[in-house]
Amino acid sequence: MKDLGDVLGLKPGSFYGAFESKEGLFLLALDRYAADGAARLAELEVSLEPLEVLIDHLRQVVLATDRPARACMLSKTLLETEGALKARADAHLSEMEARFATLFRKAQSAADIHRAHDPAHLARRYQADLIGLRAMAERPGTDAATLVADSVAGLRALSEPPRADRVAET
Amino acid sequence: MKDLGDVLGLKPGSFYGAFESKEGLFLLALDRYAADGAARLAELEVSLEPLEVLIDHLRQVVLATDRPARACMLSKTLLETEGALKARADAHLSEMEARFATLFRKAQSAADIHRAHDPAHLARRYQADLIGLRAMAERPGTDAATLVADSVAGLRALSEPPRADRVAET
DNA sequence: CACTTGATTGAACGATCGTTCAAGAATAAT
DNA sequence: ATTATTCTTGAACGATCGTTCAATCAAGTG
Repeated sequence: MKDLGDVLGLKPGSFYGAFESKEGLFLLALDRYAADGAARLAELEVSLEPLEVLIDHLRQVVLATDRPARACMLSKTLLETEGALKARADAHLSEMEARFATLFRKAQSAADIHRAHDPAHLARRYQADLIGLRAMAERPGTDAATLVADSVAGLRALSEPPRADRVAET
Repeated sequence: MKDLGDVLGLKPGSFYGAFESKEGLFLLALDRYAADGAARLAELEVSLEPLEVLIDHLRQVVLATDRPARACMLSKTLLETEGALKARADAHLSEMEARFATLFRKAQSAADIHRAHDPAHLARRYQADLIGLRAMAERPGTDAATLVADSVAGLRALSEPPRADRVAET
């Protein structure tokens, strides 16, 4: 609270005048964070093919040296809060997932990804991957670049049809 | 602190007699958590093939209904702490990763996984996947089962050599 | 049985938490 | 110039944080 007040140049009274509560401010920050993420994705879309957007986004988000945090604010909020905050984080993640799905669909249209894959599934996996990678990138001494390269290879491999696996369910 | 004291039946003095500090207790809990995880993995190893151990572990850990938490204590600690706690979480994750690598190596010997894959890479990816999936499983209304099924399919696909991708680096 | 040792107790510490509020200062409308 | 309105201020709230400590109690030892 002290730090927030200092950094915002607001004494308690003003703080509560400007924001309803600490949680209120957090919610605003979370929304902004999500909007920024979406904006970055949109920016990539103007100049890159859909599949390349997904690949570059992955790289950007995990390897960015300019950005402060490796791990994702949305996933951290999801894991560490309850109630309104958690729900909002979840909503933003869903929104992102939808964007990813659209990109996967477009990549299919462009024949960069084989039609036999399910865009919704791909989007979910992509997001889970992203969260996992970003968490791993928080580890000291992690070679994030290699991890990302492997993931990217996985994305590129989607140009071929899914392998017919013996899907023996247990 | 109040809750800890209540649940342990310890007044402040006794608490600090038994544990050096709150962080000390947390460290103990973290070690226990890691040991339990390793024990569960070892238990699977007595009756299953290496690849099946990895698959079952994935299922167990993401889908378990008996266990309280979906997300992993190690990754949460990694993301939300600094210093000694973070370092310890990292160490435990490394240890787990090593176990996974061994299993992947064994699966290669058993010809369940193609020799062309790098066990160290596979272990890293597997762990990142695990963390990502467990985070996703925290989301309300998530179909964790489908997510897991997709991951399992990915593991089974490793019986074939890695796809020769145009690894065009940017 | 006196006696050292170890554990348990409960009060208290200063710090911070998130928040409220009455009083004052600045700004705009009349 | 005066009033109405909004903003800012700083003190204070009760709660909890993580921790310390002197005092009390129990157990085992000689």
